[in-house]
Amino acid sequence: MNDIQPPYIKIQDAHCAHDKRVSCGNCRLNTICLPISLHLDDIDRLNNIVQRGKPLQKGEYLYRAKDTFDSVYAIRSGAVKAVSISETGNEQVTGFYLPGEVVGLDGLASDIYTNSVIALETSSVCEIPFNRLEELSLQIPTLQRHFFQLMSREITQEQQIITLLGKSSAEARIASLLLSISARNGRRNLSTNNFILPMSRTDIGNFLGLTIETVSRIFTRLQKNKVIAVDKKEIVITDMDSLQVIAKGTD
Amino acid sequence: MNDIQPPYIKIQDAHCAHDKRVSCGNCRLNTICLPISLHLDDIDRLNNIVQRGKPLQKGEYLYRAKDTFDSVYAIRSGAVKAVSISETGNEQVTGFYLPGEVVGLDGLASDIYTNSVIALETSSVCEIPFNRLEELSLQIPTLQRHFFQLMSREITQEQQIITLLGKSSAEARIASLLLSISARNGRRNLSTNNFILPMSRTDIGNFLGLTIETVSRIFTRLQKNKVIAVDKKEIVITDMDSLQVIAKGTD
DNA sequence: CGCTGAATTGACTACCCTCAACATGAGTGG
DNA sequence: CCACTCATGTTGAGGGTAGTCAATTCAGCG
Repeated sequence: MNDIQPPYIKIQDAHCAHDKRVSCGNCRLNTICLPISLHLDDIDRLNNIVQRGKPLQKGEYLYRAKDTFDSVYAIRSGAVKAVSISETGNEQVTGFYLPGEVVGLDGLASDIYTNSVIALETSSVCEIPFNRLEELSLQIPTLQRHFFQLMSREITQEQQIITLLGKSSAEARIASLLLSISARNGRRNLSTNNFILPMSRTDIGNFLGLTIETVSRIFTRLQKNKVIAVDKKEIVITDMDSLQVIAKGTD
Repeated sequence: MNDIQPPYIKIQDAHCAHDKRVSCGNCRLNTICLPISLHLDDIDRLNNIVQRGKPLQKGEYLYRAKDTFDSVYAIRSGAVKAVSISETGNEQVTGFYLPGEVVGLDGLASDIYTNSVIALETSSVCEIPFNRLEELSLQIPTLQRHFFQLMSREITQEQQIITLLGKSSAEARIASLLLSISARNGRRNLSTNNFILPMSRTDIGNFLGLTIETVSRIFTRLQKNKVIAVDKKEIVITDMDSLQVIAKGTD
């Protein structure tokens, strides 16, 4: 129970989450964003190329679509969303990224980012210049392997989102999103039943292909059915089993 | 006009598309699936690790979800679909892959494939053993770079699918799929207006999150509106501009 | 020739979107 | 302290799009 935060204490308020002086070697998140298998010396070499800037404030851009690509970023605290803007100007949220997760992998393909990344709350990130990472990957085979795996994981996760959007029910989509956030909190040793949503209803709706009204209605319905308790952005999962059944769909 | 096939002649029936003796150096598709920037010697080294087996028949599996990962595959002729199966047994088509495109990148993340890949018609593939590719990438920096880019392209394409599924209209989804296939045919110097759909209506519906009936209705509606002409699997785009407007959505 | 699977078309229904009104809370300035 | 605005979220009523169920057509094939 030592580092599980009650949900009303924001994660990023924990004492050292924004501390620039954290190194990869002693970062709490290194089992998530780093290869566990890296040799200690190699972790140091990676740590040396990582740049840690000042935290982003809510609403600030980490980078914008069409910016020239030069770095990937590991989220260290807070939360961000990735947004792609279609030719018609419509925004589409393509993903939410929590601490330990990496954004910017979309930029490699054509040397410019295809998404914009925006902070949902005060967030700090580790910038990893890609050409440095690329050089290092040639020298450290396990780092190359790890980076391949990181990108592959992004691919499989996006395929899960495609599967999610393919299935019809709005209730199932919301349930899946809640379970996803719950599981990702679990990986960071935070409560899986009890957390603060970092994103707005609008962002949730945009991400899941639903309107804000539908999102709101589903939340109240799930609450009526005693599956979750909602208080603004605070979520308590009161019936995990039911939520999983709903996420899988009733067909 | 020399290698553009009329649409009623199936692509894979072209004289040498299934020929095992094609090498990476003289393959028509190498500008798509290979780094154009590779040195000739390096292309040879890559060619030496590529394995070309006998063609897959329609319905045959290239690999199955949960098989151990050891190779990625470039499609040389024909077409395949990637399918992920959820815990409830529901199938979800996560993508269609045409000649020059690469499948299997989902397998790196956890050493097993997360999708199954199934031939939609007679198809031949180039198998690229991943550990050999990995070694070679350490020796040829531009190959490492290319492979990173290949994975990044997969990520951005899947984000486009997420955007597609996020927007509401069924008509827009179908229009986008047609335009996608059209553009990919264009890259291979095939007709962009005039092609055979390799997949069934069921697959299209599954991929786009629509029922087969809706897919059918949209096709007939687009035909009534003189945007396309449909004859079973043969598509003729008669009004490309309108199709693009529909794909972007009328909002 | 009948069988099977794929596709089309129609009638009806349900879910979600649209439009609208209202509630809540944060921030600002009087 | 209150009034005001603005952004965000909730709730309600009604309509439209796509799903469901069902019948029919069509092509391929033993």
